[in-house]
Amino acid sequence: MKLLVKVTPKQQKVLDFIQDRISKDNLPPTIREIAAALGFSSTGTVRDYLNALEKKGYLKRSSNKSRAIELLQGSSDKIRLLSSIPAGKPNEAHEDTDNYLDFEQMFSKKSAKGEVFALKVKGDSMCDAGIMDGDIAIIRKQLTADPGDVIAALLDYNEVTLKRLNRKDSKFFLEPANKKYQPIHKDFSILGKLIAIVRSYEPVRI
Amino acid sequence: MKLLVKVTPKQQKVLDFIQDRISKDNLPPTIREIAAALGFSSTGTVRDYLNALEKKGYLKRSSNKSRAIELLQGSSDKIRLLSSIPAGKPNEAHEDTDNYLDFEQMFSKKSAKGEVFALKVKGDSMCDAGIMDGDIAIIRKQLTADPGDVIAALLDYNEVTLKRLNRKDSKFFLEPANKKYQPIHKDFSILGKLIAIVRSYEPVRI
DNA sequence: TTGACATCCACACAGATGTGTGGTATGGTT
DNA sequence: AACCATACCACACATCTGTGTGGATGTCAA
Repeated sequence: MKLLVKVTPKQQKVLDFIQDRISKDNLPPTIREIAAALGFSSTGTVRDYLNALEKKGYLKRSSNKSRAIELLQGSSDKIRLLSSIPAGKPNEAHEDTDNYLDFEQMFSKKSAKGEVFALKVKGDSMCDAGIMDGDIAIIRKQLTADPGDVIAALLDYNEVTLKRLNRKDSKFFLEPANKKYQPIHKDFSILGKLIAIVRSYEPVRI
Repeated sequence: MKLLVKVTPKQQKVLDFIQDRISKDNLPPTIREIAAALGFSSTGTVRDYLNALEKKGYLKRSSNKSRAIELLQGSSDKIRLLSSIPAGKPNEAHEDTDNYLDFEQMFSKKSAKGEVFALKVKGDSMCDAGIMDGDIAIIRKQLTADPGDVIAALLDYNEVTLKRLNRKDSKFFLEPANKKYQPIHKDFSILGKLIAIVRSYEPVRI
């Protein structure tokens, strides 16, 4: 496990400012912007801080490129994905070859082909497929889907539901994943295809 | 619904390059970097493109700031969370007050108290709780938990399992969410608490 | 005491950078 | 024909920007 050298309180302030700027403007600050914000009258001071923070592994810089400050480690959005359950003591498993979860990669509109939106699941009609009341369904907009896909469907032009697409004799219908509910043979249109489920067990402001 | 003016193929190329650069380097390109990458010999050409794209609503720029190109709409990392199912036609619902899913906010180490890691779920022992084989369990490291919490537990110091924590007569034990399996009364230690489940229905490189 | 490190400063300089001015050419709409 | 958007170009200019040089002060461990 790579241990990070501790930062001093003043270095932390610099780090915090950079982080704020990136998350607020989507743009790292220039050296002079940092100096102005933190009350330094010399660019050399900021450079000393950036060098110290880079040496300690908190950020990465590129030479001769404006705003080329990339935050690492403690500010990473990536979460370590440890070995499977069960598969040995996970907090000691393969530190070198660790994989990381990258939610940007997984769900961002950037990587997804087509537009993506999310729906909050109401009810238990899909609970046998592991889709529970309150789950967030990530849907990619598309007008067609294959039998077997879980889709967001529009019924009667005013009700949206999440069901599995099925077909019988060249006729498509919607099938719940809960024996308590009956298949839906009404007309519907496809809004999109389920690409992921996200469930939070802690109160998050959504 | 705010409709976007269509971009021309060449404008799309510029947009794609900027998007690539941002997702690859975490840093928008300069005007001259765009020119070099797309084979333009004049900075004025790039400026014309940026002006056109800004006018059409695909990006935002700040005056006299290097690399100040912010992509809008199709490039946001945030996913729109539409109104619940069922709750009316979702693609027309409350455009102004839309909520957004922010995975950084939800799962990042930044916002979470304590360290977070992820485990891939094996088996169906928790399927009645909507936790299926192959799901990604997001776990926050902690050494204690309350009865009712789903926890990652370490058995015999070499096997990790996801179960619900329960107690009977001041004795803690692990309870599966599947009648096929029996409660586990062996000794165990708590690795962390389940804070979220993420399931992908599409092949993602993990 | 010597050295490493942290925390500041002033100033200079080359090159990067956004912007402005003024073109040319093409194609479609009115 | 007039007009507009698209798609390029060259060149100039003020300022922004990272970097280099050369300091100063204080702390703390060796």
